[in-house]
Amino acid sequence: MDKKPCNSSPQDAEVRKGPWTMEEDLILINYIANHGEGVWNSLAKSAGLKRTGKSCRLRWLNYLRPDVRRGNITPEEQLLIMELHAKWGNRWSKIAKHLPGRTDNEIKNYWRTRIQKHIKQADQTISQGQSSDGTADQASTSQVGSSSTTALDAMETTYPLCAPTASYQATLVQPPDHHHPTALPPPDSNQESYWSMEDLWSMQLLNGE
DNA sequence: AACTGGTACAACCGCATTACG
DNA sequence: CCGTAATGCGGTTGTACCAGT
Repeated sequence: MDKKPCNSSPQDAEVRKGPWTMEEDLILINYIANHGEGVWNSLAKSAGLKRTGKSCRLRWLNYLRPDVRRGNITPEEQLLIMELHAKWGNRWSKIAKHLPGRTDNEIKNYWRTRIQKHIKQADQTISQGQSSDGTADQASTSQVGSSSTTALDAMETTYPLCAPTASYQATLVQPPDHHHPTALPPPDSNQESYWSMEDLWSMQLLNGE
């Protein structure tokens, strides 16, 4: 399972992976604050990060950027996501462009963990209703295929957008923000990657650009 | 009080596309 | 025009936390 080193140069054999530490975050924030975004590979090297440019880019775009809004997707955003997804399918980055401050990764995760669950439930409801003549499969199949409109339609049938079921609404209106970095208490020493963005940015400012 | 299952999120991987020499 | 490198995108996986038993 060894991945081939895509940015292969024998010397960067030691490339860090896994969760980012506060220190790495600070370095990246600091560097971009001073030099701006650039070629990510060289940025990673210049900043002294033992990360791939790809990893740096992802971390910056999905987490460190100052304009990233995190947690608490509002019902309005939820509706928008569903509308746009019905229109464009899994074009997460395209959808994200219409939700300022939201990242494609966040929207994708949100869709998969919360909305898709309800689609499945809707599918099950339908297949139960239609007994077993095989048509029930079409919703899920078509979702994987060209577009997810059918599945969404099914979902809207079972969970109408304007009148969500109580449990569905609860999910939407009160997204659990447990263990969300921005909502976390001060980090303990073991969890150095859990710092709020406010902390990081104020530290960055203190470090003095 | 301990264990198990489910949920949510962050990060990685591979592929496709675009830009550049 | 071709080859290579960089970037962007979508899918998937790993991990932490919470709730229920």
